[in-house]
Amino acid sequence: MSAAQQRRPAGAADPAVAGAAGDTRERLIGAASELLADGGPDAVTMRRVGELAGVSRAAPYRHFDDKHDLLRAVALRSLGEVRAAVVSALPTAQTPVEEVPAALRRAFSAYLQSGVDHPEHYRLMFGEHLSHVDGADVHEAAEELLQASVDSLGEGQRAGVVRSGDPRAMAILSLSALHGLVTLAGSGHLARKGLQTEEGGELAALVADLVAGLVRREEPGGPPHLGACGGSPAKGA
Amino acid sequence: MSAAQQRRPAGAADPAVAGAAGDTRERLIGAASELLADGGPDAVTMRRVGELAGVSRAAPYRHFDDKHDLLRAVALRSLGEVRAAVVSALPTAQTPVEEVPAALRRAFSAYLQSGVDHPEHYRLMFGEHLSHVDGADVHEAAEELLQASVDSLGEGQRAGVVRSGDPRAMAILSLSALHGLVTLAGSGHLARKGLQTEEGGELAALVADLVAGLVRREEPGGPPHLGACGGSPAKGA
DNA sequence: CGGCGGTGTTGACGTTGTCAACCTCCGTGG
DNA sequence: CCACGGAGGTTGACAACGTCAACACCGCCG
Repeated sequence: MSAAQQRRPAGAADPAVAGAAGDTRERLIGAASELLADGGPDAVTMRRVGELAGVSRAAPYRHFDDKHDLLRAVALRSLGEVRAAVVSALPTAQTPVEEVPAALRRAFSAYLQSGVDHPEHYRLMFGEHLSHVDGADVHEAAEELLQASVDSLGEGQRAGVVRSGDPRAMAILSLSALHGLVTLAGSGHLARKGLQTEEGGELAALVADLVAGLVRREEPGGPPHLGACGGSPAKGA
Repeated sequence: MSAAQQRRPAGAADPAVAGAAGDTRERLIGAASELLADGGPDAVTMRRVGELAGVSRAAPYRHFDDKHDLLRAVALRSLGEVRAAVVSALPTAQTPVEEVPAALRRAFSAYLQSGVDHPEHYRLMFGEHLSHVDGADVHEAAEELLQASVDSLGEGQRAGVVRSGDPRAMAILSLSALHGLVTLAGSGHLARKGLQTEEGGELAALVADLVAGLVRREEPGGPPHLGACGGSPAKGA
């Protein structure tokens, strides 16, 4: 484990004001996050992070082992946000059956949206850092996101809305496809014109295809599968 | 002065000799590629690249604008290799109908294998650089890979082996899923134990699922779809 | 009171990307 | 034949970076 892996200054709360107390660590993460967002990874330098957080250049080393350690913390926070967004949209056991597909579409779109909106953070989460830094906690957070999807698909199966099959394999393939779409979209490969994930975008159509491949066919005729894009390939829906 | 004096006597590579003529640029790419392979992105420094290529530290700037430019060249070469491997395995119009699914599996596995075998190069191709550097030629090469898949799926449809649907959407979703699998596998999320893509591995099973979702159901009963993992789910994991 | 650990600061070192200036060929036009 | 110019190679130099070491403050516990 890292040496600078402390949870919090422990007790002591704060001498006077509660707001601006010993939140230097959080401010450092925020500063790094901000620098990353507008300027890319090269713009994240320890000196600038310290400056933006209102401390000096070596102060971050009181809270993080390392630059990688700081970036890992940023990734962890971002991953938590993504997970929250996705999990809150995923269908649960309480979701009415007829709304399950829409909920899945919303959850998948939330994932996609977060990747498209914050490409640098997304790359940080699923790019180099997962392999170069051990990042056990980041792994764990990602695993939780996957597990939530597995659970949700399992519920969908129990409700008869999601087609049969190993839910873990289905979740892995679905999230893999979403990850690929984020990457493609973020690298400009996909539809350089209208790649908005809103209703009608090309990405939305692909997400709909994806969900259609998971949902049990209900209408007779042609059950849509992976890539069986029947509706609107590139036009407005 | 000592080490740099080495400087290739130049007699060894006379202009008359064909093999080693002006290949400094290629050697630089190779050196960068090698450094990237064992040592990660941080190990790729202009100085080391020059040293490994037998030139001095500023020599690369005679051939590349920039460090990013050099890495872009590395990415382009790697992408070419991946594309060649995948394209050579993809089914064509000449492929016998009954071998199309196996060919698709081979092609997808080749993609997956290249990503798993050369994770750093893979990240270089589809990671940060596509967005930070303009990299029009890298985009183009990736687009060619996608287009080859689209064409192949189109052929498969014409032969009646691949299910109907927009082949481009199918190719995008398939490659996206593969990309996600490579990322998951490369970041250690997936099956840290046996993730070999060989026959029987978990990745192979997922690839088979993926192809099964593309191929037209031929046997009555349960046509497999995306995630309908019928073979060997993650039982050991 | 003393000291101690957490937090912050500056100074310094080695490394990096990159530019400027110089050299050294080699082919070409006079 | 020689001047010459450009392509390719070299070292020197510089600012910026990550990071360590040493020092300063401040609240706590003995």
